[in-house]
Amino acid sequence: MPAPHSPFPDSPSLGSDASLASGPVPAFSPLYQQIKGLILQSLESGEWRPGEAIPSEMDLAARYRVSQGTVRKAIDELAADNLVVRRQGKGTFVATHSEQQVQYRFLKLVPDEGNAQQEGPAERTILECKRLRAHSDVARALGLRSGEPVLQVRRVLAFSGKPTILEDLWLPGTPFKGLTAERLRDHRGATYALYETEFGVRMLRAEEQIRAVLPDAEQARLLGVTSATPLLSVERVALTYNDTPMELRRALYRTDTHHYKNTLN
Amino acid sequence: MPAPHSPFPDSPSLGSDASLASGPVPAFSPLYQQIKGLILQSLESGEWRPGEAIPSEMDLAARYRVSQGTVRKAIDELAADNLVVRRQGKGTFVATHSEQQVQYRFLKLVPDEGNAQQEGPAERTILECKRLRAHSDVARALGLRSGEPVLQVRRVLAFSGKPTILEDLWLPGTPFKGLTAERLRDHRGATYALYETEFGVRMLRAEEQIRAVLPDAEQARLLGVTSATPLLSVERVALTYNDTPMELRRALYRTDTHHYKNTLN
DNA sequence: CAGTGGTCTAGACCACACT
DNA sequence: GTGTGGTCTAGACCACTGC
Repeated sequence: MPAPHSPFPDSPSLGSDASLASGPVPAFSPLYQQIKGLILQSLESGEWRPGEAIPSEMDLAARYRVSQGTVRKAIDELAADNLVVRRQGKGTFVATHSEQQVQYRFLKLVPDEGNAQQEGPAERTILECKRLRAHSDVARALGLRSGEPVLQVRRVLAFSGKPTILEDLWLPGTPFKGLTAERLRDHRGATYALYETEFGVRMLRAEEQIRAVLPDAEQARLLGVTSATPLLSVERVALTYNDTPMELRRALYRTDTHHYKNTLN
Repeated sequence: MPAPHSPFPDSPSLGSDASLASGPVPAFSPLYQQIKGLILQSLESGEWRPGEAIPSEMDLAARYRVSQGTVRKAIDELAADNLVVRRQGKGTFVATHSEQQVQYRFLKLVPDEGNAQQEGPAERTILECKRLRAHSDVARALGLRSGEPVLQVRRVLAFSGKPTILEDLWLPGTPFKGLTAERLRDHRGATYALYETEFGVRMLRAEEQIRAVLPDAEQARLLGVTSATPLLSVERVALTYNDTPMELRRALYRTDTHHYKNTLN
């Protein structure tokens, strides 16, 4: 039982860091949370790439000088957050958007009848892909200053030949330097998988705000509906490590053959 | 180490019940899952009422003849499912809708500015409350047969005096016998709390299907908008134990000052 | 077979709430 | 202080995967 609450008894790097001396908060943090933080750092730094296995629980326990049970609890939370995936008998793997199973992890629009599998993949048409300077609302959502360079993409997703989603994407210019309409067009699979493999940006979480709206004339034309057709407006901010926003997405969903499905717990 | 994988070594009531002999599936179920099932049964049977404390981990461990750690893992899952709430130093309590904190656990509509707390509680107006026979669509959603008695309630929720939600509720007639407009009107707090205290029906989970629609003339009038105003159509099925549907709710949300907020993980 | 994650146990100690 | 949940450990064994 060496060093409770500190994986490095000989080193001052960790421990119950209540040295801020700012209030009555003891800032107690359990050991497994500290281990979780260390593993998180390794994930963020790219020590293990998406799809790869991370070291076994025993190895990590040895590395951090804690028991396997403590590492287990840390990994349990990372798995609950969908940052890693456990596979019994094989190991624990860095989660990725490049898998058939979780292809559309963040897309909650499903067909009214049947399921997304039988419907097949969306047919994508990129309409626009241009570099511009962020307006204030886009800048705020992405945590940038107004005028900083951003990439804007407009595209239509169709299911069974029927245009169903019209979306505009805004990406911060710097991390996504080199993204072109061609690369988007040629890429198979989820867009977030492309971000991962080509730009090293892992999307971990997203926040959506949903409203009902009427499309303007151009939006209606692109979706093949009249401007009197009510549509779902879905504004999504996708976040990477440290809840840093890395994509703003404003989409219009047709809901005549599909619906947005949500489960409340 | 008595009786691994069976809390009752002397009784045949539990154990690895692979006696179905239907396929190559061994139907192995870990001990803590079996304990979870037993606790679930006690919750469902009402052995402990909403808001009350369940026995301590040590007591439950003694009752089921397993270690505290196994009970802990079972309760951990129940807490993750929001069936119970853990409070350090006090105990573990049966979750309830009758709490200020989780007052609107299933309502994802939030004001565009500020938060639901400063906005204050919704002002409810019951427009209708009548007994009728289930149409096929309502019957299907509630797991009833067409023609079985159901209760229908129509009401408007207003925030800061502004009508924002128009909803129709359908409830199976038998479990909710005795529900009247008066009881609904007089009740303070969440409607699901009333179901809990007055009818012993605990809502654990819900599934929502969201679309964009235009209201008909009456719906528009009740919400104080024109029939050209797009609205969010939210159809919710609320489920109790064993995923039994106990309420169907069809609501229209105004999204000019509010939005439906969702977090994706 | 060895290696991985998954389960179960027993015991010690910590943090928190109430009395 | 007593009792509760929360953390940490060490060791044993089980279930699954792939060599």
